Amino acid sequence: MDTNGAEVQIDAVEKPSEDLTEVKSCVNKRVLNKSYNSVHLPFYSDHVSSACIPRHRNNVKMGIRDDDENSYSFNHNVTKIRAFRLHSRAGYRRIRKIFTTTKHWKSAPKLKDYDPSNNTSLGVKSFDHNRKSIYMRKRSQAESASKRRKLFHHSSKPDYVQETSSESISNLPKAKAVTSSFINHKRSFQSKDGHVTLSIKSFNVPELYIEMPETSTVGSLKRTVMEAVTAILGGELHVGVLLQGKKIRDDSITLKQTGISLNSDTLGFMLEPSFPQDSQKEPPLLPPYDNHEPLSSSLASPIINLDCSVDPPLATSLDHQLENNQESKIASTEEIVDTKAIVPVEPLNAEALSIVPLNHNASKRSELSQRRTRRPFSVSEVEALVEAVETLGTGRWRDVKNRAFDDANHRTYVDLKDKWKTLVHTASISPQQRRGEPVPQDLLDRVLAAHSMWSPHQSKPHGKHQTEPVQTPAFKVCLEFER
DNA sequence: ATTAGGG
DNA sequence: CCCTAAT
Repeated sequence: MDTNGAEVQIDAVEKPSEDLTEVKSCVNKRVLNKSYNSVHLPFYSDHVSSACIPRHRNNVKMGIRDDDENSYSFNHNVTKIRAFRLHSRAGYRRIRKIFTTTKHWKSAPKLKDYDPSNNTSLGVKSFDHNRKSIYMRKRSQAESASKRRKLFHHSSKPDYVQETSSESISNLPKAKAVTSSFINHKRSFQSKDGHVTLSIKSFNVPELYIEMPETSTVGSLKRTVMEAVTAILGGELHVGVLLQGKKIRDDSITLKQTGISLNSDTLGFMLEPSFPQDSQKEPPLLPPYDNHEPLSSSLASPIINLDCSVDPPLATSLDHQLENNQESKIASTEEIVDTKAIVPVEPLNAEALSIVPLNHNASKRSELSQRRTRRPFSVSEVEALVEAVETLGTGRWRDVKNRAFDDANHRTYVDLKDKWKTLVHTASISPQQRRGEPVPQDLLDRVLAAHSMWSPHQSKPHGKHQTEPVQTPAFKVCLEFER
């Protein structure tokens, strides 16, 4: 292990009888079954204020680890505080900060001597080389973030952070360690006697959005971040295996068959939440991984570089119930940065202490913003929506929102309106053309029924549903003509 | 802040 | 989902 020693090695026997399940299981055991209970921030003071988190601090680092020094932990490397501003509202000033994080799994020891004064340049490097690609895009969408976020607050509860737990030690990882972990050290794991060693370089945590009162203490900030992270990693997570950017769903095929044993540097893992409720089958498809840029380098070595990424906390089908983590608005990213097998171009020009690196052209229209992570509506959500629309109509989305999605912070009335639009469309096309988790036909029937029912010409905004289920698009047309 | 629609 | 003109 080098300084970054942030690797989780996984051995998997490559026998014909073996299948991916074992690999997934290994990852689960080695990585997922950890309970993190503390967050460390390199803040000097325990009183949060804008002054404590200077704007130029693009490289604040956080470390999250569990109590077992020997177990794995990961470091949160806040590579960039994307936005940090204060604004008044409802009598108190809130601090709004958005930052991106990159997490790295690493062996716990040596998280001691952290020197906040030497982390800047290093962090900047890592940032530049690992997030650049995705940043451009993020920035372009920054504008609307703030506007969007406001909506989140609409029907949510107070944003104060509860002061509960305590601990707040400060063992920060060495900046160097964090930085170097970004570098993709190709290791020569020999593929001996049917065994293949996989090295997971790191898992990236999607972007987190945390909002809390300016008067919050660092302690509460830590807890909030902790909650945000555990919300993503804490629940039931499953491991997904990606090869060439494509998800391998068949757990029965052997590693050899998939080519994992070969020098497949395009192999990747992803953490995905489980979907207890709905999804009887496949979890409501996760965001497409189009972010897997084709790897250029053709390092032909028996090494297998794993590019692991954490999926957004698709609370999706968990519906409203799982939306408890509202305190810390988690709006993760769908695009997971790839610390990929791409050989990092070592920064020649040691921009060293470049305090505010990505500025120029970037700052222009930058700021926050990140297209919201896609949260496909679950069947139950659709049902709730239909139910509400049936009684409220198609022009009172705010009411619909309050009625059926009051606790779903990620569903704005605009979302509901849009969803209804797509539902109407979905119900109007053949089942073969529909995508995503199939919506029960009876629900679609109700959609069309409600749609026509609340159609402008339809005189009385009657109450309950009562229109006979529409069976086909043709029928709908009939109704239209029928008027 | 909401609606209503196009992108 | 996002972006916005119009309320």
